[in-house]
Amino acid sequence: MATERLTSQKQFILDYLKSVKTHPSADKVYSAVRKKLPRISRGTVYRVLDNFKDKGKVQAIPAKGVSHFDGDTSSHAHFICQKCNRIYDIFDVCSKCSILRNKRLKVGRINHYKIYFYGICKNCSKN
Amino acid sequence: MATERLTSQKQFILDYLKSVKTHPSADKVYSAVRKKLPRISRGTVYRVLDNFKDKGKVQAIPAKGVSHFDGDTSSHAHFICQKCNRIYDIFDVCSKCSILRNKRLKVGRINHYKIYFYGICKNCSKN
DNA sequence: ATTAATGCAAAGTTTTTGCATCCTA
DNA sequence: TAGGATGCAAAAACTTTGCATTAAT
Repeated sequence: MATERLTSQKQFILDYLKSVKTHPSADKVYSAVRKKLPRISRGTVYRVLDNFKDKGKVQAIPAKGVSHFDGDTSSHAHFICQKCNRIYDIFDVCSKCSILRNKRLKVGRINHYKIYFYGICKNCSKN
Repeated sequence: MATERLTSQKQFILDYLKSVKTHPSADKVYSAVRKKLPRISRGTVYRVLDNFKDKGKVQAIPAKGVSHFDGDTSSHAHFICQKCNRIYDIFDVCSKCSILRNKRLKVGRINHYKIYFYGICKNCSKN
């Protein structure tokens, strides 16, 4: 039987994702974790992130050909800036939405959902 | 001045995307359009899709390293069946949601949004 | 006739994978 | 010490780009 094992690589990756609010890409995770674990490989980072995603420990945010990762799995949405590609957390979403409350649609029942808003963030609008 | 020219490549790609409800990847678009235009190249497909996206003629759906394209640019949601992977369009979403009505958030103004529901569709539930 | 757009191929990015080795349980 | 996980490197998958040529206006 395949019993999962706890490794320092997994711990450092999860700790890093939980400590950060920047929604880093896999490569960013690799660079960051490498400071503590210099011998870690990209392959491991990708494998571990995929594993976490399947387990629901992190969520993946697909953006412009690159996946970004969020250690916060609480239900919240994301605002993706179309100029700087920065990803912002949006927490107060659709509290009144009957669909999200009832998790029911004509085509089937909702297990989970993802909401992405796209626009130009205020920081980029200034320029 | 750079005046845009209308080419058969662009016409076939847009016609294809408008005729289809499957949200194909760039490569799928390439394969499909190639049946009518055997000499079209992937480079052209990517360039044209990018051009359409910038112009708002199509919308891109970023998904795990691959962009998918939708010829329907109206803001609508998708229900993705976790069993058969079919994608259903959901049009009547969050009519009461003040965020979607006002398209305003603290971090910026919403140009458009993407909502993905994940679950098992009724067709698959039967089996 | 201009020059935007294409086809081609090569290069750039991001992600996956095979396999020997390492290390957790 | 068994076998799950890693490191490494090579390959795969996806996308972009430079340049000569084609074709829309």
